Amino acid sequence: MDETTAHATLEDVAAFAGVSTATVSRCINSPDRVAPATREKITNAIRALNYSPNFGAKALASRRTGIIGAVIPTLENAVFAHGIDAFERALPQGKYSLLVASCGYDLNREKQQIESLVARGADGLLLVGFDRDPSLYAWLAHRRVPFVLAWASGDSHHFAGFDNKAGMAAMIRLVLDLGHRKIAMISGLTDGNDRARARLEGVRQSLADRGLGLCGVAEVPYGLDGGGQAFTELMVDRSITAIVCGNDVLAAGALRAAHHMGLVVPRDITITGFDDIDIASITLPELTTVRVPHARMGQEAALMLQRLIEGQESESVLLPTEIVERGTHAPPGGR
Amino acid sequence: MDETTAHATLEDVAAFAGVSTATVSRCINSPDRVAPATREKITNAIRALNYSPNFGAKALASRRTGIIGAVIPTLENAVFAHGIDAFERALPQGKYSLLVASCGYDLNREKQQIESLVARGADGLLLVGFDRDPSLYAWLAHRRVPFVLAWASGDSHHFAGFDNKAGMAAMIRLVLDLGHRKIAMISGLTDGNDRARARLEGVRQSLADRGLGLCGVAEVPYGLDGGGQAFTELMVDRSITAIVCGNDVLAAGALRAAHHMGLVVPRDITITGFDDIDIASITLPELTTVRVPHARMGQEAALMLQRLIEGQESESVLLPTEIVERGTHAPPGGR
DNA sequence: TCTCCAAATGCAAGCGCTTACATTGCCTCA
DNA sequence: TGAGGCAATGTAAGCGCTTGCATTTGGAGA
Repeated sequence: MDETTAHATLEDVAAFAGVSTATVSRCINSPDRVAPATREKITNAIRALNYSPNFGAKALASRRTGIIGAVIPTLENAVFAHGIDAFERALPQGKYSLLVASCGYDLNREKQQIESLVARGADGLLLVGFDRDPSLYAWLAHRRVPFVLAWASGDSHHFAGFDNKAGMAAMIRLVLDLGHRKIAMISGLTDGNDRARARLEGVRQSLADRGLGLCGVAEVPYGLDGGGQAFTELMVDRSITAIVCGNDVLAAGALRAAHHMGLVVPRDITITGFDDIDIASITLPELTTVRVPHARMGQEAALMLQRLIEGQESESVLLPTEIVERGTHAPPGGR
Repeated sequence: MDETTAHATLEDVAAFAGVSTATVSRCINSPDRVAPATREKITNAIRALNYSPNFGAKALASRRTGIIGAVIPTLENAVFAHGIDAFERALPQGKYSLLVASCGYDLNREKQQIESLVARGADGLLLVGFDRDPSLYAWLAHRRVPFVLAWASGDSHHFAGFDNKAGMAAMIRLVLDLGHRKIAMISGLTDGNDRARARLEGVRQSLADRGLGLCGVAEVPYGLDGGGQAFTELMVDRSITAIVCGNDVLAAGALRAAHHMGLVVPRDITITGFDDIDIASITLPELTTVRVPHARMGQEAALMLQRLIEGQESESVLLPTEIVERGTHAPPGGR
């Protein structure tokens, strides 16, 4: 129990154990390159001196930090919270740690955050979506920082995600099959958000394929209130029989607004979501939505990123989405 | 646009600008100690060489990393996700970054995570609640790692939190005033969780003060299903007229179970939550709950921790909670 | 018994930055 | 005009660890 104020260094341990610092270092980083007896002595010394390695020195000498950075729009949306949670849990405890930054759906801020994480020594990055200035990708390449993109899919870069457009297309199919023709959409802000754009595009194109168009689109910031207000505005057109929403939060807001307006869902109006987060099964009726395997995605992303960091190649992963039919959809005309 | 593979170092910049490395370092870390003309030359050199400081070297030489660590039970509960989000946003961009780890309400894992974050050079820590082995606190003190505890209050250590017990006591008062006497509780697991214990204790004691006891307690893991099952089990005793829940998720689960059982809330049963997260205003009827200023708490914690890291003293912050009366409470006997 | 080899360990040169202290040069003031 | 002071800059000693290469050691094989 030494009461020195300064912490023990590798050198102290080496002296205590009667070996060189190199041996101690080896003992810590690749134990099998050290004879058992020596290992034992060193282990004791480490315990006796209450030694733990200096992070900066280790990072400087080894050129790796074991830190992985993630930049997400916000932790307030359960989608990202769950994904990040799964991502973090999939990182080998002790080997990597997760540096998290949020950017509030702002690409400039995202850029700053990325630079900040890289400056903090991130060995790799987890980013959301593809929308990003090409120069940023170039910079990342130049700095040789491996990264994986999640929550979307594409044909460039490594990603662990899903097809937003196809997911939405499947939902439109369901709604059309139900007989709806007057369909509107509440979308998130599409500027600088390829996921929102892909979802909107999925709706537009599926409709166009059947010779139809959207009866209305509201682009609002994600949030219950945004969804509620958009719903109220769109429903000025009483011929609309179905409203698809860009995510579950928007849909939950719409649902709440529908109740306040005295509409009965799904009798009077069909409302659908996207993501299948917890709240989708708490609303009344429960929300018909598109299920996205967020947790699985987080795990896959973690595995991919580790491989990339360790210099191996890694295939992108495209996860399937699935329609979850619950209580907010029905044929039109119930009114 | 140089294509060297190795990155520019401080020395390269110094050479390019025709000054010493010390001056470049000063120019970066305290610009006003350098003459404007020199500053300009250096700035240009930095840009020209696309320089950015090496993190490990900086950490080693300055003995600070600018990394703050947080260990929370899980990001899956919106309570923590929002708190952490606010915490992160309150950190001066570029000055500090947030290393996040989750422990799944497991104290052993929490300990490992704390050690891991400290090993990664965290300058300070954000932790949840007070329940923790004294030796861990001793270790933290020995390593001189400042920390602040959140989501709870106490009379030791620095904290930014609120009084879980008092919050629950206020809720019990409301329920009692409504006329309820047969009250049960759905609590989170109290083992190693002082917040859950304080909430339970708040209920027990407020009841005892009126000469009453709890008609039933279910301790379950936080989650919709846990809340639902506990509700079903507790309601075997049909004399119960009110069920207070340890948090909103549990309450939402209970509410859902109540609907499935054909009970009308609040006519047949009063159900209350705690936290006032988003889902509390999505359920039908909306949840009567205890509002906790999670975002504000995150901010305060961030400010406190910065002060502590920078060697200043900082007072703990006790935030008020507030009862939010929505639609899930009513006098008993409606059945 | 002698040679040769592999395993175990030691030596020492960095890694790129910060900072205490030393130096320079210029301006102010008597 | 010279002393004194201060702002700006330079010098160089670390910070604590990793790692390529050199050295030692103990057998195995001849």
